[in-house]
Amino acid sequence: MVNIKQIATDIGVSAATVSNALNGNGRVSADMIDRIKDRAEKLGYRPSITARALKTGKTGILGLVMPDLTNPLFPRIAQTLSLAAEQRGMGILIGDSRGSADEQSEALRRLVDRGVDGLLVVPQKGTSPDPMPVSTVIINTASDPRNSVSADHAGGGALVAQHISGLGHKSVVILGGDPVSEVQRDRIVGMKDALPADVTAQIVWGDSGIVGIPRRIAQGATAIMTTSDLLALQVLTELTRAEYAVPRDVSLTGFDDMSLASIMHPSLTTVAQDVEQMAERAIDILTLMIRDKPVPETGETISMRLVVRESTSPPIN
Amino acid sequence: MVNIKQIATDIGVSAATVSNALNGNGRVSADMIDRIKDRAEKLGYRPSITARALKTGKTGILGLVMPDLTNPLFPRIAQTLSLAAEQRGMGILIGDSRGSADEQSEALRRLVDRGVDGLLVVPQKGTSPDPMPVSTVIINTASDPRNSVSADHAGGGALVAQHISGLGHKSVVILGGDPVSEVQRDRIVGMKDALPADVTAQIVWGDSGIVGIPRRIAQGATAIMTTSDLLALQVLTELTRAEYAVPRDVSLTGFDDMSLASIMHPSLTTVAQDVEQMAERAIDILTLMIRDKPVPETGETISMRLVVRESTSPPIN
DNA sequence: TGGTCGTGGTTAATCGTTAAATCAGGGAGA
DNA sequence: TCTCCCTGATTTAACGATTAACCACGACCA
Repeated sequence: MVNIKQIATDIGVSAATVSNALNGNGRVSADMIDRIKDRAEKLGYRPSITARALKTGKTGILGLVMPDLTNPLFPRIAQTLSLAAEQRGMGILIGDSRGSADEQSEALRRLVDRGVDGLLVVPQKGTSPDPMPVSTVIINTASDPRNSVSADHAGGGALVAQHISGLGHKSVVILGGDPVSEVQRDRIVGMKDALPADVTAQIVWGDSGIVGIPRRIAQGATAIMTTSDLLALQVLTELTRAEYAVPRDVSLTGFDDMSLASIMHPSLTTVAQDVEQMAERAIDILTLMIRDKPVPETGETISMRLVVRESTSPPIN
Repeated sequence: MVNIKQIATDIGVSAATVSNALNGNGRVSADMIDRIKDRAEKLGYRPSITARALKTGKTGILGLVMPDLTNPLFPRIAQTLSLAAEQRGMGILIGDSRGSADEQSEALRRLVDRGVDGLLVVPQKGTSPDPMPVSTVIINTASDPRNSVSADHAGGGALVAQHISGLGHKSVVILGGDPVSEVQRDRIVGMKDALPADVTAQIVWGDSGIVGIPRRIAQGATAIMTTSDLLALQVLTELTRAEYAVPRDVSLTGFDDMSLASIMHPSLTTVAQDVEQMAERAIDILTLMIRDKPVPETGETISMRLVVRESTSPPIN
């Protein structure tokens, strides 16, 4: 490996001058800068990030902790985050909080031990990670407004509710997967609040909610809004079994715009998160914090986007 | 941050002794080791990984490059890999080759610049990453037998074919998504070769293959084997539309055991990769390489596992 | 008694880079 | 001519750990 010293002796100057020339610090004559950069190029010099990190105390690495990488949303976050980080010359070290809040703390601690400059955390459902000695940005929980970037789940709920009521539906079922999830509660609140007064809504949860759906349709419900595409898929099979057709007999919506939403039949009207924007903002805020620049007082919320497909239509009656 | 020197002066001993005591090197008396460890514990000492890395040349970080993090299989690999790495005291820095082979090389170079001790690469379809100056393990392409860990796609195909023929099916359709994918070709070859001579098989590809399926059933096919769960889902909706019931009229199988496989109705008989084992083996081999230990000559193939669910049954006739 | 050996440490160098402090030398102003 | 300042570079000291080489001291054996 070629180091700064080789370039220095090669050209006949001190190592400090080479460092200054390469980083634009100190006072180096323009033509010396050229000569040094040329030589560095020729030798294929790559600075030792490790040595730099030791000296400066900054590793240029961000830690990313996610609750469960198998959730299809997270890879997209990770991907965008990694691109955004690369563009800023940073790397991303991953950690997995794998279920428990304890493991989440463990993962965070490990990353801190490795000297990350900052942390990006998608917290475990219902937990708020304990404060760490480095800058931290929380992603995707609506709860804590500070240092957080979140999709506007309630707003997304409102979008889909307006779509459904705009189509003329008067009796709808809202289906959530797990009331523990704050995200899902936010989505449901958004749906509920955006429905006009003349629309009746029933909120149901989980598996029992799913199996009860055909009955509620028999009782007059014409649309089902769910908090996730996977739930919608389950509902769809339940409806098919009960011989209800979508969207003819009943409209159905999902959430998240997972890949299956466009593949299933009928394709699913759903709500997409602008994951790219979220990731960008998260990294932006984090880099600001790392540099001790002022950050926006309140957390950022990124608006969601309604994706209308085949599974929704006006009610028949 | 408390460093080794503080512990040293605290106890009244040299920094070297502290280092030796903590790492079990050199000659330190048993009770001195105790005192030093105690003190380190009390002070909450965490060694600077950066400093250690500079001195030893080993960062304890592995680079992971994947073609497209949105593929639902990869997060599972990443997750398991990250766990396996953690258990060995290593971290995982991610890179995304995002479509092109050029970006793949870029990502690899960046990781090498950051001083990773080794690389784990899930190569872009059809590319083989150019050699890097650190140990590298290739994951999940069947092509290159050296330094690679791969699922036994052909074996998985055989499993599902044996299952189907064992149920008594005599005329089957094999559906692939994209003939470019070596993985899918391997799976299909496995299926075909494992079918007894008295079973007739038709191989079809892509969307045109899907829409043609009802016709082939009318002509007598009683089972459909696909190379991915997503394909199976598309086939299922196509069958439902044509008023064929699964598994009553026709058996259906997927591949990969994605989350939707157990959620869809009927739940899908499919083939699961033992991702955990793949990740473990990949890391094992990589750590061997890093330590200059001998590694198995030939690449490892990890056997797949048949997951029988509701979508398959004996044919009616 | 002198040489050898084992034990339990210490010293000092080193990894590659950065940054503060210092220095040489020429030009300008008084 | 003396002083002051500016430019362009050099010295030197870190950052925190590891490690090879060295050293003091007592015990043991011949």
